[in-house]
Amino acid sequence: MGYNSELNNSANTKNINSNLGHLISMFLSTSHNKIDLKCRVSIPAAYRFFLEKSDEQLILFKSLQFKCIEGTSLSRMQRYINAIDELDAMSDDAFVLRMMMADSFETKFDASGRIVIPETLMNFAELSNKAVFMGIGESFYVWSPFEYEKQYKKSKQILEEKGPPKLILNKKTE
Amino acid sequence: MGYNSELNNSANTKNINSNLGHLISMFLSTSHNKIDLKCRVSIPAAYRFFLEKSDEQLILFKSLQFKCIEGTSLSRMQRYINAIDELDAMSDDAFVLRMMMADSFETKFDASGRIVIPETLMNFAELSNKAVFMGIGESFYVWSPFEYEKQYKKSKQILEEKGPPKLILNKKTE
DNA sequence: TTGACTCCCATAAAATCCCATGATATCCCT
DNA sequence: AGGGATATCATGGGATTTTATGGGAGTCAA
Repeated sequence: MGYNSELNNSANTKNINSNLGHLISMFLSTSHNKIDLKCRVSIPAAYRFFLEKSDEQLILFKSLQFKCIEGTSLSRMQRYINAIDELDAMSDDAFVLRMMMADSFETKFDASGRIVIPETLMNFAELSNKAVFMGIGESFYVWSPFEYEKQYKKSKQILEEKGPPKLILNKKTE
Repeated sequence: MGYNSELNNSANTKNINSNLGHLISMFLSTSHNKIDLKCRVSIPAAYRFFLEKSDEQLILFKSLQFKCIEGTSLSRMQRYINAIDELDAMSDDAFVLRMMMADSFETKFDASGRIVIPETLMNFAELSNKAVFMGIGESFYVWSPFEYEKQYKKSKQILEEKGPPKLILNKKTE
């Protein structure tokens, strides 16, 4: 499938010993980073450590639901792909999903933890000079500030109207 | 005696031998601590021991119900993340839960048991220089003194008007 | 040679580590 | 049970490290 997989184990070993290294266990929290003229952005340090700790490559692809980039580990991406294979191969769903997945990129960090955002994805998410990284557990979104605001307001509105999800109120979820 | 297991080489081994260690098994009781100019607060020692004893990371996030920060263990947060995958990705619940992850922070204690409260959370809970920690079992709240007073009075009032709540204790707590 | 990409070095601001202290609380011995 | 010795907690502040970012030199392909 579409991601250009020259596996780069090279990454940067530089920061592995950082104090963050031992604690980050998923993609969490939000940060607003700058995209420079070369389309470079710093990946939030916490995200990098999560990936490095689990010895994973970072994959970027077009979100299937929103106007944003989604980032996740290679192994989780693999699960997406498997899920598509479960679908009826001739279905419209499968077709659309394949087209989206075809624009996936395996990225690699430079020495200071930045990646270059591929032009396709810059356009898709309508990014220019700011990126909002939003960790949602097993993956993260990259939004334009505008689009992020929109989503944030929407979630606040849902929360007000409908209250917290039921499972939050049930302390025991399993 | 303290459970001074060597299995905790992390963070602060310093306090591991505390006399509190053997008794704390959840987040309980209330304490008023100072937030300094660097946004540091001491996490009540009892809470720390609960986390260290169960070898857990501390997660802070915006409460979905109140104007306060909620703190809990990483594994408890992990349950919510898993829940997201179970939900319809487009559902309102999933939407709100993802936003909750985005507003979560994995924190770490310094050598004397303090954490830094992220700016986002300071603002959300309207904290300045005092924090009220309120343990509620599997998690705890961090309030501004003002907000805490408000909630405290409210609960007293409800108690007076409606009498004590009828609690049905569930035998199976697994 | 030009343009696109990568690697390398530089830096301000922010986060974190490290050491210090007063006030409590706990221990221990008589 | 008293009371000094000791340990711990919550706190302050300076020193150090890391993060995020900017920009230039080297590389490769067309």
